[in-house]
Amino acid sequence: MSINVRFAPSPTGYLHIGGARTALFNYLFAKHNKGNFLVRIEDTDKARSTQEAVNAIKQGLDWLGLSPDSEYIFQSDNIEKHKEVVKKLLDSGKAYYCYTTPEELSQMREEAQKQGIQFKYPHIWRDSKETPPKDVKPVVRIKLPKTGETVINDLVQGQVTVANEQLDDFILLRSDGSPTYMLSVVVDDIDMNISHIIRGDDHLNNAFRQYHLFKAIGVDIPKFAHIPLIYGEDGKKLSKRHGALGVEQYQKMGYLADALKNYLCRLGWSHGDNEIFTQQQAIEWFDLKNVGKSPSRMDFKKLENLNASYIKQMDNQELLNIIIPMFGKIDDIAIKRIEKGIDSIKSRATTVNDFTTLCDFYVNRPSFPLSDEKTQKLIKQNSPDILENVANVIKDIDEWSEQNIENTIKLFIEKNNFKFAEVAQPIRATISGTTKSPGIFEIINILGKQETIERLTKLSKNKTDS
RNA sequence: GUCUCCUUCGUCUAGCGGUUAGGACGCCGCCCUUUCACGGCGGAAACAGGGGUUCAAUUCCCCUAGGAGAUGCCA
Repeated sequence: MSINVRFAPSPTGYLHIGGARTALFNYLFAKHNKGNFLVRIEDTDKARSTQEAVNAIKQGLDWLGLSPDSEYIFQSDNIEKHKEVVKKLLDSGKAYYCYTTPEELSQMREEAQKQGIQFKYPHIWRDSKETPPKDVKPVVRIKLPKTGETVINDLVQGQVTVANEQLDDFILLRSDGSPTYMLSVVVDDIDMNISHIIRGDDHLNNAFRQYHLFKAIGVDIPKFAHIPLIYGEDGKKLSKRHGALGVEQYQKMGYLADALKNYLCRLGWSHGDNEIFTQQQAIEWFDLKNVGKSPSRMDFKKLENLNASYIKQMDNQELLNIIIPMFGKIDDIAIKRIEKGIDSIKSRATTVNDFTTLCDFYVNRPSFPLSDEKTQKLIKQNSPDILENVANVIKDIDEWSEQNIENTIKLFIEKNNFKFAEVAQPIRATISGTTKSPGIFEIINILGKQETIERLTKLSKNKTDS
């Protein structure tokens, strides 16, 4: 039997983090089992579906590297097929027309709520011999067993049983003749030859209904795996406030696709003590058995940590390809500097956005007074003079190297009986404009003699100017 | 309300009858250090509660509490 899974988002918004993880688990499962990962856009609700959302989902999956193994499938393309199935069900007596109106239904629902019982469509038209009212357009309902129980062996949740009394004769076709989600999903899953349905926990209840639809149609029932949802940091349902952002937002915030994937992968799934691993390893290791049953919370701190670690490991050229365009206008000299200094920036950045701020001083000269107060405080009364003297000794370095720069400056400090910090800190402040910089000898070396001298003497010049 | 599911450090989790309950993030301390980081070392921190079953329960069963989802002519 071939393994086929699908990720089935409805295009009513961006691809949020929970959806991304569902897609990821489907993907990993497919690849692990040498099966196919398919994506079906559930756009039967025309009113709420948008093209932008479709694009956002595609781009999101693309960015994450979770592209499907076949073309995207649109549920709305199969509406005729969905209807055909209902016709057959009607013909074989497994479904029936129901003339109860939405108004009547909601009245009954209210009544049930008052009595504290679960509302269930009371089979009015199921076996009715009455002549249907002419002015009511009927819906089509499926006949579900009234007694007994339904058991699903969920690959994540284990054996889940529900009493059939709880199950409703749910609607297959609306009164306007359009198929409902419940119908479309099942027909499409059959059509796509889906072997495993891996989706969010919120669909577990639907699984029982769909189970009977599969049976009524007369096909093998796919395996189900309902993965727990992701909550916000406060344990509440994910909202925009805490992370239910589109994946493109994470991209904008400077997270790496691989880091986000690694993070998502570890949310609700584990492989022993492994925390950081490649996608290839994830594919090798992935097993639904190791998906936990309990919901998990979004933890940005951990994501950040993971992202930082991915940046550290990342290939320099690859990283540059992301960083450089983020500057917009940038000249070759600045690019060269960043290339040279990239390694020590790496250990300081948690996101790629961070990265650009951290190496901004390679691109732009700091302007005085420094915007960062802390850094400005490093510049003392005597700093301009010291810096000018430093500039003077630097000027005489013949062989420009980090080592020679260090030797020269240290000698200068020694000769004048300065404290190291007294000299080093103002240097850092004036040439980098920040307290979060790599070692000063490194950045002086990268900046070059001329540039360093100009930056160092800026202060004393300002002084004489004023 | 009813149904279904869930419950190990603050968070993500390992554990699958006998462990000093392990790891990771975060937090704290120390070391390294010219800043900020990286790194290294160490620390505090958990089996929701109550009953069973068993020689032995974090692990199996039941109850309670708490949380979540579902209960649509939405998906």
